[in-house]
Amino acid sequence: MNKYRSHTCGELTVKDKNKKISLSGWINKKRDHGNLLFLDLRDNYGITQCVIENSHVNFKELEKLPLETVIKIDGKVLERSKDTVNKDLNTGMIEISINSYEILGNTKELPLPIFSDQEYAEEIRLKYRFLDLRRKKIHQNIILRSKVISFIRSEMEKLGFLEFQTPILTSSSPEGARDFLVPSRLNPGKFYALPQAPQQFKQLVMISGFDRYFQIAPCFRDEDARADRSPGEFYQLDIEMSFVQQENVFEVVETLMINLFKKFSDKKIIHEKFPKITFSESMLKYGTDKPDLRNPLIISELTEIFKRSDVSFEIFKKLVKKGSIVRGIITKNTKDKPRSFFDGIDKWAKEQGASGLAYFTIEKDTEVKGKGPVGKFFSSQSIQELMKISKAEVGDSVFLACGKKNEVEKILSDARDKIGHELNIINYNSYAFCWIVDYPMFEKDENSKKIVFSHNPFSMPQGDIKNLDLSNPLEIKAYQYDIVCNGVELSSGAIRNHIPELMYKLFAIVGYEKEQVDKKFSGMINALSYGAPPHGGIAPGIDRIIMLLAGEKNIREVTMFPMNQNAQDLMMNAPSEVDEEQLKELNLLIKKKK
RNA sequence: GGGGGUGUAGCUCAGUUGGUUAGAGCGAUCGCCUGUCACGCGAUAGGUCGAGGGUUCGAGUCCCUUCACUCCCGCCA
Repeated sequence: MNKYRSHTCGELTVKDKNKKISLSGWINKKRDHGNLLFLDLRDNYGITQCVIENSHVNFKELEKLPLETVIKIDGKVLERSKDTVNKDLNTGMIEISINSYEILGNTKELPLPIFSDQEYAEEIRLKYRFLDLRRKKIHQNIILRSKVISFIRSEMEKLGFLEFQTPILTSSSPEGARDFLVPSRLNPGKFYALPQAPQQFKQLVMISGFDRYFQIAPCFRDEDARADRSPGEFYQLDIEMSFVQQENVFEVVETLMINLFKKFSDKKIIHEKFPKITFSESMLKYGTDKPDLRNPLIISELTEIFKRSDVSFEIFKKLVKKGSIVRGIITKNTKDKPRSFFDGIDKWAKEQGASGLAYFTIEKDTEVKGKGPVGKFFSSQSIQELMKISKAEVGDSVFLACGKKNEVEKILSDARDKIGHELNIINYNSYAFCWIVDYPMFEKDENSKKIVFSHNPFSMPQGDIKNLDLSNPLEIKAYQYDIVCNGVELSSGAIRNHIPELMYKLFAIVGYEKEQVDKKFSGMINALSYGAPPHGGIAPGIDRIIMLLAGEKNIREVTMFPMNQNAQDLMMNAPSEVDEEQLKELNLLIKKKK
């Protein structure tokens, strides 16, 4: 008991009947009957109905108080009569007969209502975030976030990991995203960078002999926002382990994810042992390296069909001759779907900027044949061959895309989502995790035609590392992996390359001299030269995990004080101009806009 | 940097082929109402139709420019 409350607004029950209590909170809602006033008092823990009659000396004052005024109420707990019980409230069996009240905080007229399920413009929500956060749904999301992070900490500790903080003011990294820079006062003209991730530090933690590290790590990247990507800052569950192989990292993450998702969601986890899909298989079957495995549709490679003489689909055949490829999606038992379904998909594909999706349905009377706009171009034998390749059956349909490999992958990947949704064959009430493995170490840059690192230059290549064949660099796979859930990339990770000599060789392939590597990555290379353990890790995105658990599509719904798309904090007015004096101290001059 | 969407009362939105004084619900203010829990009923106030320019007898509506928010592409080792 303190001067403000004896109980919270979520805890009183019939057991407390006739107790004299005090509650403090916000006026959530009033129902004014003229001679009888109901007043719902709200705090973090719940809502309690309070009631006062017009015979009471304070009646007229309470009647006039605006919603969201913060008040303290002294009163008595009354059991509600049976017909006035509210089953939607934990405290719905009781109400408080108001004895006296005290205003603790007045309110101006509200720029947005708190007690409403309406959606509001982001601008007003972000400017008055402290009001927005009072609203039930986002309030619960933020509480969920706290509980998830707390659970992760305790699970990681149980798994033998130690949590360490790494520097926020560090050095600019030469590759990767754009850095946030912080000018140094003591070192004029020089800048710190905020870490894009504690990547190098966590490797240094391993080299320092701490064996298993984790951190709920803030990461800063100065890149443009998306619905699932905050501008500026986000959080990763940063993990690194010594003396491990890829499989050991997977075990830890699978254990954690399954415990976490079971604890915080009732949705079904489809594969408790996460399937491993190679990068190349994923690009073929799903058209992306972040497949949504809740969707059963699969893409088939069908280019060969269009080289046959008994296929007369000339548009595709011509393109194939020029080097295009053809892939298709089979939909099971769609022979009775109306024409509008197929045309709708085709039209949608054209809207996506593709040349559309050709389609036909496989039918059989005396022999197998294609029905639909392009069905007539295929001989019975060619369709049978197509059925063999794609495991299609009579009654199924096929949607075909033709073009450059990356274009076909893109449109069919999107088409999987679209068609799966239209056919209602995606179980949205489930989680489908998978690992994407065997990423290529290198790739050819489309523009420059040069060989570049496809992911992380510090990943360990696969194969015999003492005698690695470097003659076909594009063939080299890395111990580099992603974890994906429901089409959301939660994280990438890798077994790291802890052998400096090997690193020089790999950097040589992308055109870096030893001296350049030494200069650019001096900290890392130097540390790896003094007895580095084999190590590897991963860093699942905390915000995205919470989005999945909360069923939210926008990262701002699980972030307490997010910035808007232009990386501005509308509540705190950041970024802002600073005093001339501050700039002077930092040896900075601002170039005036024309 | 590029493309799409949105912008009308404090909030959420409607407003037809350009045509009288721009509307509704919630909220606010005032009044009535003793069992509501999205209480009910009545009244009142509240508008630079994002901004600027143009076409027109006449623009919330059409055209141009611009700003803000948002979604996407680029970007995110």
